[in-house]
Amino acid sequence: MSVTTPQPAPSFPAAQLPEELVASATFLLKRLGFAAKELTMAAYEKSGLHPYHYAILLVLGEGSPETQGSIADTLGYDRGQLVGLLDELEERGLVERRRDPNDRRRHVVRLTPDGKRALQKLRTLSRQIEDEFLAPLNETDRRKLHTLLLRLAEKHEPRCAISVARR
Amino acid sequence: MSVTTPQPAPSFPAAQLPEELVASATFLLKRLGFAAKELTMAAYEKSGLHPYHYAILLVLGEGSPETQGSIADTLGYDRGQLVGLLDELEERGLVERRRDPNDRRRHVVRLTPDGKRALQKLRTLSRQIEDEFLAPLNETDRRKLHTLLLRLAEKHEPRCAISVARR
DNA sequence: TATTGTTATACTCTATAACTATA
DNA sequence: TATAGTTATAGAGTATAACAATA
Repeated sequence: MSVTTPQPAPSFPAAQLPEELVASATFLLKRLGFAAKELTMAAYEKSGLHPYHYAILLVLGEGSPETQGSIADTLGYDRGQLVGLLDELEERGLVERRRDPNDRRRHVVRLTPDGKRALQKLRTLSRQIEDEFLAPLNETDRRKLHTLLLRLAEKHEPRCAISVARR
Repeated sequence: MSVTTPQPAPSFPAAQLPEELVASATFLLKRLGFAAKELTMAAYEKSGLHPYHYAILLVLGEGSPETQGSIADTLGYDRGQLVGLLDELEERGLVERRRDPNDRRRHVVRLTPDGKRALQKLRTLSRQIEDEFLAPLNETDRRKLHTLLLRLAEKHEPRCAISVARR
């Protein structure tokens, strides 16, 4: 079952992209990154949440106490941007902010029980999106792809690389 | 030799992303797509042009006469957006627009000699970017990655899929 | 003086839709 | 009436920097 509403097929096949673009893995990566974002956004629409929210909930779900700064640093988000995202999560009762008594500048952010339930639902949604996006590939190919992407991410997204080192 | 100015290494290693995100090929694709865009933009900076311009020049370089509409459809660009991009290329003397005498609503767009030279330079730049972005992978791995991405693009970017069918 | 979280501002992109001239 | 190209506008998203509270 699709997580997103199927798009109507275009009545005329679009003209084809220049060969040199299609031959470039970098170009395909940019376009597919955009397509993945669109698919994800469409799948999240019903939930009223954003993939950003999911990432935040995941960080909080790992258990160790987090301040707004540490969340932002972990995910590579801007701190100003994070304020609004946490506002939205707090309004929905999924997280709570408490002043850190040891350093009253800091807010310690925690998941509420509702937040934990929401995280579980988003985990399921996330798996569905992954499965739909990677549908053309079998298990072996998916693992191959992931391995190759991770090797690139080691260079271009150091935050991912550290995870590799930890293995 | 790098096409982009090397970034200073962060003094503190950033905290690591949640495992579930790093384990997702879709997530990596989104982040890497963004990284590819940033790398590309940095490399294009000196040229005063945008990757969009390169794609347009490539389409025109294929020889068959193109109208603004056909260029937009081929690349998946909005027609309104294309106007400004062509203005910029025309100001630099890289393309010229002529009214189509058979249908005076249409503009036929063609490369100028300067435009052909600019296209060659951007082809070189494009190869350098590709090589820098894929640096962690050897030739075999690059081909594997490209094959896998193309399979995904068949589903998520039909404009790429047609190229495959033509092979 | 530096840092945490907050707010305000501005800038880039993009999507939409009006507008003209031609058909 | 519909289409090609143009222009204008508004909206989302993002980046920047000023700000208050606390260290």
